[in-house]
Amino acid sequence: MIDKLYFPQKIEKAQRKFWEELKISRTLDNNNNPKFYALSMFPYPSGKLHMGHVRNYTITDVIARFKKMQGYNVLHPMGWDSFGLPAENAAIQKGANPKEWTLNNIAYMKEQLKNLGLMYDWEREVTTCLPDYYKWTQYLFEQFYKKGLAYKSEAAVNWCNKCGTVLANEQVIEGRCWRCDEIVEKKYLSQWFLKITDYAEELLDSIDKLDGWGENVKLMQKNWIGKSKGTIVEFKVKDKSDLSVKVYTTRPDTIYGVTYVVVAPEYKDIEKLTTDENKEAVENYRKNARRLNEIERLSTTREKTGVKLGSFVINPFNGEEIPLYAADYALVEYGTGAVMAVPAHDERDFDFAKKYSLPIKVVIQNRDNPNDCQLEAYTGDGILINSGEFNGLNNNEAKEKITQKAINEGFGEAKIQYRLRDWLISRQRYWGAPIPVIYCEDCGIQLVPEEQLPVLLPEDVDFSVVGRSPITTSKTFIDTTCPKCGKKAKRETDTMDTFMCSSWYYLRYCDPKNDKKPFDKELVDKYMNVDQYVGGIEHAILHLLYSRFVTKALRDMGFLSCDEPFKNLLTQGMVLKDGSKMSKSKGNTVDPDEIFENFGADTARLFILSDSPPQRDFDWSDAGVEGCSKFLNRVWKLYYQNQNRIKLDYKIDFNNLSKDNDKLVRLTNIAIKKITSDIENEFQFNTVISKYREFVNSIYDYLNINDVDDNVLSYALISLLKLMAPVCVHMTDQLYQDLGGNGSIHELEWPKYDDKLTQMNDLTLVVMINGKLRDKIIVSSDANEEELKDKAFESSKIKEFINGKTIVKTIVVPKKLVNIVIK
RNA sequence: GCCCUUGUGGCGGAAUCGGUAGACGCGUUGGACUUAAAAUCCAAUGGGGCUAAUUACCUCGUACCAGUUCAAGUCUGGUCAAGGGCACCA
Repeated sequence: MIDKLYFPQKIEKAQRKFWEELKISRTLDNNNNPKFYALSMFPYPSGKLHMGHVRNYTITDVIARFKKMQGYNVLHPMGWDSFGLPAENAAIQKGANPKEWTLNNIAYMKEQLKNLGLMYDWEREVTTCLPDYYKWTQYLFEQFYKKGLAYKSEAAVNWCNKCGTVLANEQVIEGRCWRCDEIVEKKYLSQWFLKITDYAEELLDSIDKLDGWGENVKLMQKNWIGKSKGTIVEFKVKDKSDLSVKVYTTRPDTIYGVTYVVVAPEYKDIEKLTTDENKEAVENYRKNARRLNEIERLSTTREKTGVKLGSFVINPFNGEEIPLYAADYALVEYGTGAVMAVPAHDERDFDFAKKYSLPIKVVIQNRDNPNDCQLEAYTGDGILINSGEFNGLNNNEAKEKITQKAINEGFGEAKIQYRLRDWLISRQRYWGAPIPVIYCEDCGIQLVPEEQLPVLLPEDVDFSVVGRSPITTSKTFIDTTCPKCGKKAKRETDTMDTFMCSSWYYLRYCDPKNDKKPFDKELVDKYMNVDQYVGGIEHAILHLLYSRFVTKALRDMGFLSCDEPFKNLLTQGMVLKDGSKMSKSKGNTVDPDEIFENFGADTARLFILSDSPPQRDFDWSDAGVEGCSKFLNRVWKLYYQNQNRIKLDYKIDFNNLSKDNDKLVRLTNIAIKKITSDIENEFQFNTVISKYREFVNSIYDYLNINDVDDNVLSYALISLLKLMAPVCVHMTDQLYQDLGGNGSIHELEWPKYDDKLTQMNDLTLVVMINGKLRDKIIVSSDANEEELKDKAFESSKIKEFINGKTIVKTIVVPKKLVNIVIK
């Protein structure tokens, strides 16, 4: 029996209990159906779910359930990205223990996820902050090290004072810390890096193969990797034949226009290149440059500054003597750290030349405005002039010829340069996976032997220390012995960037309990790659690029076989309220718990999918939630009122139906087709839901006819129930069981449609004159072109329009329209 | 500055291939039911015009300007606006 009223709070709990008993969400490794790996980006356990989580996980859950009904062996796991700074900050502010704080949050949020009705296989849960996970993060670090993909190096790194740690390049947004917005400083420190640059080329090239990724994300990754094709040219230093300055340029065609050369203030040979009388000025300039923070230094609006070094270099192409400058618009970490300046054809060089009254030499003819580069640089294409043997060439042609000459004469080479830098993974923080390294005075850097992993986080630490990592306060952690010589040695106190933990979690889900290795190759090869990944656009570079790198590196080490981790990527939009992002500081958040309590999870799921396509931002409205709740009541009523007519084993003779019954059969087939294709193409859940509503309206209309057929009605209602099952997971299962169904609706097969029944018998023919709609006629759907034409001309309205005019031609689009062109 | 994306009613948004613009919903208005309210149900709802009024009909309309086409929200060229990414990367 179906209850008279829809009471979600009661049925949802009961249904979830039922599913747990049935174990419908388990993924068994011995299931040999085609697999489907559906994955949401796992959350940081900050305390409570927010609506962004609800949206993300609902989308993935609907996909997973849909695929399950289609017969796939679906892997849909969940876990916790649980290392990171907020836990440590809570420890400092509230005196909490980071581990306890984190695990409490996980327990609470796990309950919320369950309340949302998500079909996760909790047996596969991973928690990155627990030793049975981070042991393998450390193990993988060691594999990277052994492969030469992890190294320690002194470098200028990004330092956030507020977070008290270094940051990766990817974590610096417009010169500020991605987490706390503090202005990032440059510091010279010895730090651990992963050699992502070794994979720059493959990471770039294989972007084009990611057909299931949005163009915007691919473009962001391409720009971040930043490939440029250029030439290195060696300029000998005048009067110092053993010394030279190599510059990197993408414009070798302008080599004859070089009027000075700039080196970065941190350039390695800068002292040798400085003459005695300029020493003091150069030293001052360098000091000043060091004081500037990233934002000031990288600001394009700031006036360019520089200082003369005093020495000169020789342009190998024409023998000209060229003055050397140091200027902070040259970056030490890109290219060679030195730039040849061509003020006539580069805006930055132009600005600098104007300021220091350096010559501007035009070498590329600007057709629109010949030989004038006095007011601004000309950066376009043109014909070379003042360029010796290369005069008259088109500049693009000249690029190759000039590079070739430099190669032939031994003062240059072609060079591909990437903007991508190596991934800095050291963090001077406590709540992360310790880097499993020991420093021995005699033996140097030693890995912690594999059998001693994990290197556990110490508990005897003082979180109140300022300016250094709390780990350094542990009395038990640091002192150890060298695994090679046995003498006293010290442990590395830095932990790993949490992005290291999250760059391989999707592999662990394939074999989460393995205590011999991070995962079994066969199992990973069975489930990888992820068929559908869903998450926020904010990870377009960070997490997604790191994961791609880690997958490729592990492939090359023989751990797995796939080239790319995520086959299809859906980046869902933000959840807004009143037009702006939900945030505590704005006070416009909506608590998922309240929605579950007041309306039920099915309403929340329905609403969050209903108004916008998943890729777009979604504006939360209370009225919208109520609308969805009303709709579910309307659906419930449909089943309640007709429960005595509904048969699960309906039988229909499709060839022998009255007009109205035939119509409902066709409407059912149309609904199945439309909903199936809208989920499969781009996951357009908003149109899926509008189709639910349309179909429900049609069924209500049908119930007003005289010859309602119980079999036809059952066919429509049972189909609707299955179509709605992936979204309204609790309600549909309750109704299914109340109607006498066995087991769970989620284990049934997705409804099929008959293509012959996906159009109506009669259709509306549109008749146009000169492209303007003039009449609509009901015609039979099997009418041929001639018949359609005849019908169109029979219309009295059309006759009136044609009257007295000449018919130029008539266009007939079968099943759609007739357009008559008249003069 | 460079690159990308998006511009459709009061609002969220629909509209395979170029083929009825505004599906579905929210909101609003009117009505039914009710002592009343809520809930529910029914109807109307892009602008303008014509008509005493209904049915109907005409006309404009998918940011703007041009073009291609029998036919343009959809294709081409240009302009503007909003959002996002990158940014002394030589």
